[in-house]
Amino acid sequence: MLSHDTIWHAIDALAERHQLSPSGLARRAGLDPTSFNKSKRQSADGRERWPSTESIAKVLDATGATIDQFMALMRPDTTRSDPYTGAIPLIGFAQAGAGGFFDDGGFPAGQGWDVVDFPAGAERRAGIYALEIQGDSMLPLYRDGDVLIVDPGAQVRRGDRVVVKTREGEVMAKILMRHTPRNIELLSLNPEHPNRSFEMSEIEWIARIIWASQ
Amino acid sequence: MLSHDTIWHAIDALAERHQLSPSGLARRAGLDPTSFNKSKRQSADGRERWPSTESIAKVLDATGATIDQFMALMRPDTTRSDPYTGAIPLIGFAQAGAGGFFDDGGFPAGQGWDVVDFPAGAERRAGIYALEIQGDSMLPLYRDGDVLIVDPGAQVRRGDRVVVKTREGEVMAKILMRHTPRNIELLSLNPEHPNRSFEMSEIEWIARIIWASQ
DNA sequence: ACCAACCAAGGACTATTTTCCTCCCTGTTC
DNA sequence: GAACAGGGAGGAAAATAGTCCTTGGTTGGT
Repeated sequence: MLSHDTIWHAIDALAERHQLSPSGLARRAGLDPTSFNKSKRQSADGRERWPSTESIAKVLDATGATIDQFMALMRPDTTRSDPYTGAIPLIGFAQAGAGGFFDDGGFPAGQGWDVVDFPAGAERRAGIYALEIQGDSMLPLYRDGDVLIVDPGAQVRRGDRVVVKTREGEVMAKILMRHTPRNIELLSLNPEHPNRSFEMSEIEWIARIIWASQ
Repeated sequence: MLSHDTIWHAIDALAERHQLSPSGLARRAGLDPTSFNKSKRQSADGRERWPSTESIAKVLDATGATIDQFMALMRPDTTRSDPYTGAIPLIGFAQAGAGGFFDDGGFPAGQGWDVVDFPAGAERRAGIYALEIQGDSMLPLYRDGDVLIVDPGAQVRRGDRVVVKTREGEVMAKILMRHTPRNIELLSLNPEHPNRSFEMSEIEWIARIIWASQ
């Protein structure tokens, strides 16, 4: 993964991304402009020459790139999340077992990947917020420290996981079983806890859980 | 981000993760055991000494770690308990019941909210991808159509929900129960399915599930 | 107690990388 | 056309990292 080829390729790609030549990138990083010359990548006897870690740090600093962006440039294929746009490759669980979708390290590779826009899809919705689970009352689904992303503006439907707040001030995460104009039935996530049923007049609000950290 | 401190810290952390001393790590990588000595991190006149890129590549190769894993060791800590910083308001489940945190419609309002950086926490990591659940074999945790956000570069620890691919091509989502250098034990999400145990040699890769749509 | 193995530190030396220099080529400006 | 700036190549010098060596401390086995 971290090889002579990939690291030099990443340096070239980083320069290109910032509309610089390799020598221009070196100069901007405070290095000698010839640092990335071809003769500096391979010595006369064919031995591989590697850039120093310090030079890489200077280059990242000069371009404002993060290490992850730099590393992403080392793997030039398109089947990985793009730190610049936030797009994420998507595949079905059943397909994942077949060969050709992953490289040796378990990273997505090859053809057949769809794309989802995971972060933007969430952050664009106004009003969403996060709830941190405290305690073990919602095991096994939600554990202490898990974070739920909640959308109070979303439509709730049967089967959705929801957060409900009653007028009495009780807040709970449940599965919505029935939802009529007059009352709702909530299924507990933890089978040891009883299911609940409320008149709609007792309910202050219902919000749908859209993501949960794992 | 990529600094003298962090890179040496990452090397120490990598050694510790593989139950090696810094010198043991160097030896296993085919380097001189003293390569990571203190006197090699700072010269006599106080100037910083950096490990070469080639040494880092050798160390990664020797431990089987990916670059992403190595980079994760440079960060303070990207685990669940980490206080995220960013764009989405966050509150604890226990606090949510008290008054003053929500407006009439259930939208966050008022004081006392923390903040999480939900999209950035995910999108910054190169290599993450999404898996769509098909079928009901992982109920009650994951339902047909749910989307899992998976990070193949994350460190996996006991209790994490993980996706595992075997060399035979089987892909499964499980809970990691034991993880030794030689084998792993996986707990099924669906109690009707048996738990599984594998030699590490049978495993192609393990990736951590970081988010799940609900 | 003794030995062996491992770890860590640091000095001297060797190997590798960066810098400095020169040269050549290209495109732009005057 | 001449002057200039930028890019790239490559050789020699300077700077920096790795190796080899020694010393001392700790641990485990006999």
